Amino acid sequence: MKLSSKARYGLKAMCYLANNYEIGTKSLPTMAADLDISEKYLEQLLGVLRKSTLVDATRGASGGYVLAKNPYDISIGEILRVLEDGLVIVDCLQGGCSNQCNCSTYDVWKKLYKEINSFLDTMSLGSIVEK
Amino acid sequence: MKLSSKARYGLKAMCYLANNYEIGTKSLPTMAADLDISEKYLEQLLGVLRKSTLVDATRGASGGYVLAKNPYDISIGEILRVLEDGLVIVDCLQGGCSNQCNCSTYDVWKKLYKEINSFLDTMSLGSIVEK
DNA sequence: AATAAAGCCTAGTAAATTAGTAGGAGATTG
DNA sequence: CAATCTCCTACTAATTTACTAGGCTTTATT
Repeated sequence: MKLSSKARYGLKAMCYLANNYEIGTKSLPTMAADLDISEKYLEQLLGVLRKSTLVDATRGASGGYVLAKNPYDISIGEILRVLEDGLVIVDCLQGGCSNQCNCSTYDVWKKLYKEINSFLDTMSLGSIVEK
Repeated sequence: MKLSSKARYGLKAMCYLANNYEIGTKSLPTMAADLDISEKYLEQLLGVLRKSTLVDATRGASGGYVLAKNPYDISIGEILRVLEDGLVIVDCLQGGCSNQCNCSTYDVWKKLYKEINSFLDTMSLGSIVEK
């Protein structure tokens, strides 16, 4: 039940982009330096976030990354589901589980899954970086 | 953010013991066979649960395991914290984090941690196995 | 008292996952 | 056209997880 560093760094990167939303795009080298993450690793995370249309990227010289929408329109749940394999806590929640019927644990995992997701969906990226 | 099989099997074992609470102790070989888990692996999980005083064990021939308290007095949170390393979702929640102050992600993890724990503490083992 | 049936303990190993590296190809700007 | 950037994919190292193994201790039964 530990969060992956993908999720930890990924959310940090999103916070960073939220703080720079008004300013404009930030290049990978800049971000990596500011966040103190290896360029190559951060690049992968941003790639995932871009493919999920949470960030936009512009290529070429003076290119970089920006949030694709207003930080207040992005929920933390959205972000983490992208970075953390859908936030599925046990495989049988998505794959279908043979034990599903004869054990009461399945219901626990299902409820916990729902709880986590709905909780994280109530928080927006905007709200957590303001202050 | 996947649950370990330790937690999955461990909770199953606890449900099993809850169902047999009135009946009495169940031996490891019996449990392992019924739950379809290797004896040796299950033994380790039960060892952990015993050390946390969630189950009682009696040694020697015709010995075995029972819940240490009424299933309604054991919360799922209690059980999972024992099996899942305190349910700490990121290390900095317990170790102290250098980034704690300059990033807003720490608060997210903290709130999520609290949410998960308080949710799981509202469910008792008794309530999930009844019916 | 002997034996068998249990739990206890700890070390070790194999498999899987995660974290991080590397390098080159394609775009864009000045 | 050169510099600066993103994009893509394969690979490797490190860590964690899941599981196995074996010997010791305790207790009930005969």
